[in-house]
Amino acid sequence: MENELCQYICPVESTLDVIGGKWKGIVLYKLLERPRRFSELKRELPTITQRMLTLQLRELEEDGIVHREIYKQIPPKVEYSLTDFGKTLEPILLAMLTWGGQYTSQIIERRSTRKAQSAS
Amino acid sequence: MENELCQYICPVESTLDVIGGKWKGIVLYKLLERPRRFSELKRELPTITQRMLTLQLRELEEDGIVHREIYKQIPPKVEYSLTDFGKTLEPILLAMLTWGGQYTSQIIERRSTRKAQSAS
DNA sequence: CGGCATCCTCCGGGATACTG
DNA sequence: CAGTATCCCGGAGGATGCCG
Repeated sequence: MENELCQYICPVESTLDVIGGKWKGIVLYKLLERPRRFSELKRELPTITQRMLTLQLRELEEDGIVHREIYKQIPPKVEYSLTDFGKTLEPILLAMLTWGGQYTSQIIERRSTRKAQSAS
Repeated sequence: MENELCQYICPVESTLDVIGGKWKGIVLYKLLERPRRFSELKRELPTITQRMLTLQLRELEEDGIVHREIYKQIPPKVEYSLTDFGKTLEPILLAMLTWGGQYTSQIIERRSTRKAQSAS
């Protein structure tokens, strides 16, 4: 993130800069299904910290990918959703979803066997 | 990278884990066009360090995405190319390429104006 | 040419505590 | 509930130098 004056060498780079944050993939995937409250996301991403979830959402918001709707009430309620701009990422997210679905196990196995080898 | 026993929450996550390295996007994009020598990649990615290029290529190699062909000769020549497995990433890379091509300028402008605001 | 090895810096990101 | 504010550590990643 934060490339300021850095010119991108190719478009793939800038795309990854937008969606490549550590938790952005999962967050976007969840928001692709439907809008979610902060606490929902937090619950569905058991290992993320509150702080990181906030930070990642802020970055997505600043890039215009995510909309933050605040309901003035007690207790507070904040709902996150994809903007129209954010929805233009859908083909990419679906492509990643498909690929991951097909090959994740392969990647995991390959990495674990490699690890086993290096231990021998 | 390096998730060992960490279970992925969703497939998008694992996909990003494979292609989400800082330089992997550009490297894959270049290799999608055609195989390249190490020095070619280095030249086309002016800001990457030799060390990082090596590391990123090694990770892609260990994940079975990239093939490393060594030509025994003096001076040495090493050529990198996408494996068949690596080529399964093509739809994702093309989707990212398309998106980036359409919206990169928008992202850059948005980020720069945000920066200008925060300076006021 | 295409690498490792080393050293060192910086900041991503976790833990914890406090607030409207 | 949905955040900020601090503190702090590990590891990503840069610079440099040597090697087959």
